[in-house]
Amino acid sequence: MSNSTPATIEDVARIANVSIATVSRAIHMPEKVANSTRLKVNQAIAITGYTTNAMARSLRLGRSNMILVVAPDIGDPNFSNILIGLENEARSHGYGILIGHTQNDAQRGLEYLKFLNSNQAAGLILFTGILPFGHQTMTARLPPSVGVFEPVFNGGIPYVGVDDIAGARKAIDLLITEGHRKIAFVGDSRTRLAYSRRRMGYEAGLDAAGIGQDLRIVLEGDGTIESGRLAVEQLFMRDTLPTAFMCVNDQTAIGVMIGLKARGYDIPEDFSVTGFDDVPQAVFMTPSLTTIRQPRTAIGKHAMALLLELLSDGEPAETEILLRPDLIVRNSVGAPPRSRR
Amino acid sequence: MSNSTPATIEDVARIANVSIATVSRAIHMPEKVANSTRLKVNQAIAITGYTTNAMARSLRLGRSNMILVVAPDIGDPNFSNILIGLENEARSHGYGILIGHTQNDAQRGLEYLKFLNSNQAAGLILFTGILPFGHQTMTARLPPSVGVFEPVFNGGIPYVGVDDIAGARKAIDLLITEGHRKIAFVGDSRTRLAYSRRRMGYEAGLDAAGIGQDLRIVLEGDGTIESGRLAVEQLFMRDTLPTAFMCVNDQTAIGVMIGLKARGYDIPEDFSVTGFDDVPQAVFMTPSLTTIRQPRTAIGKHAMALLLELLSDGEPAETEILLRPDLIVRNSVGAPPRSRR
DNA sequence: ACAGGTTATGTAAAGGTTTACAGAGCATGG
DNA sequence: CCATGCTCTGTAAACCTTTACATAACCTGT
Repeated sequence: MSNSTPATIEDVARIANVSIATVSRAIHMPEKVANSTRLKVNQAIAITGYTTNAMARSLRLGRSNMILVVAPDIGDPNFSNILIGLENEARSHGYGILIGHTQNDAQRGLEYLKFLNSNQAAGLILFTGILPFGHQTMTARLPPSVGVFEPVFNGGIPYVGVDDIAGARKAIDLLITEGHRKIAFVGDSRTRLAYSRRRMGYEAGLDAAGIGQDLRIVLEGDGTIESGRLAVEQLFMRDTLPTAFMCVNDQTAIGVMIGLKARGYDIPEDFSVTGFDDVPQAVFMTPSLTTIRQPRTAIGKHAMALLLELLSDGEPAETEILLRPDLIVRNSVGAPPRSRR
Repeated sequence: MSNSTPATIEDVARIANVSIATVSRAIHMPEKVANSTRLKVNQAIAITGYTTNAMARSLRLGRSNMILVVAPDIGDPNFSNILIGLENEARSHGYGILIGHTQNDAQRGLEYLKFLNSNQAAGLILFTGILPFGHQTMTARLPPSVGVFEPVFNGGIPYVGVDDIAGARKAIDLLITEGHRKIAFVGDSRTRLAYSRRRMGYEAGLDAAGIGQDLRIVLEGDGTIESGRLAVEQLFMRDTLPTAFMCVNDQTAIGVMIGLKARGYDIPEDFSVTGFDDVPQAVFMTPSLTTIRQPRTAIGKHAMALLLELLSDGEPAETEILLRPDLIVRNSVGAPPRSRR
């Protein structure tokens, strides 16, 4: 039954006493083959345990039914739920998913580019703002592709993300409503568009509240926990302190909280902190983190839907989908302390 | 330059004015071809941007240079570092990595089984204790495979993991040394072998210290944060309380800490807590979590090395590799409170 | 000059599919 | 009885490689 070498279409054909063409048709266009023949073929398939060689099929067809998801960092807490959204949507349309991990390494990206060039994937989902394929990028012949989180620089690739500006606005508005005037923004970054958009939301919120430039502090940070902690350290070298920290993402916020606690401050009594993303551990912090939630599963679902559209029509209905992020109020935000109000 | 259809070996051959066989040789056995010819071919490759069609190559060769990593849960905080170990090792031997996510769903597993059956992957790394391929499992023709964390039930598949018993022993010994006598084990499970081994370490440590069965409490749990929290809730319905919680993994420990804090207790003043794994957030808990570290990158490296051995030799040097876990002392363990000692 | 050996290249088959094309069988309608 | 059309099936080419085998050119030593 389970031989050392897998059954081919020819084995099935021999047993069913038909030609290989008929077997192929019985599988992929059953209505084109007589009932009796289809029955024979199915029996032969059952006997041999035949399963069509996807590679040969893709080689012949020039396309596969796998979709490659390329991400720079699998460990990103934002990743796994989006992936589930992607998978469920793909699956219900007969596509499978494979994940490529680049670790932000162009060489690794190249590997996946070869994979794509061999038509081993019908489509591509990109988790980076840049095409991770080094200089080959420009000449690369990519399959239908969709970006997640951020537009892909090379252009022409639709993407789905979250309305970062609106999300940041919700955070800053909450802080202002609580009475904060001097609010630091932690995690400015020129490398990630999403981050600079969040900063735009910060600025817009302060503008709308008539809070002047002199009350604004923007601290560098790359979105890691460590960068949040460092930002706090830096800040305490300065003369004036904010009463609240609006962080570019949850990791940064966690770093900020660690830094503040290390100096003996209480949150939110002494300082308020907000994050962005609502990563799984946000709810388990002490205090639990007030943040902006990304609808991750929905992002995945929409991204894949867009890609599937591309795969059938050739033209996507829209080229940019921004989902609405939600404010999740927990316990890391309070009124500013009377003394420093 | 970048045409709509990718260059084939034939395009290169035409431009270089040689046969396709020569092109193939120039690429894969350069020493077999004259210098001048090799030069011509390389130029032609540069002009066309040719990259060999991995699918056609694998079809012909009956093997690919990709390795499939199948994991039930990509979001597992243990996963990403192991993956990096796997990738680095694979890469340095000319193999690429693809990840399959099963979500513990047999149907999804089947997808990847087809992938394997088509020789699209040369080897398989399995992150589950069970082959995730449903009933087809028995007849499945698998490529060389290696398990991670736990032996694969179907048998015959070598694996690399951590010495769970020894690790658990380190945790329990620490608690005993601190003076704890009544220590609860949280997260008993019959489904995961690693977990039941950790429990064996717990029992062995208590035995060695001469602490009787009457002082032992074992609480069910599936390794999630929620299960840890629930275990605490259950426990407080009982008559006697432990002074320490030894948890089957960090997630459970986090849940226990949340449960204890919710009831107003201080850690480690009122209760001590240990985890297992040393997931990234362990260090960021308040108090930071004392736990057992899994050498994740090393696990990945060893697993891949084992697989590569299998791919070349056919026979692995060893069939089971258990790495030594380390005790990481942080702040969640202290002496039991005098009143309840 | 030639047998024998070495080196470099080409020819063609094979790997497992899909599908255009052609052919066979049969029924229908005149 | 024949032309027509329909349904079902088979033949063979194509997808892009790799490689066994054959061939050709050259060199070596006699």
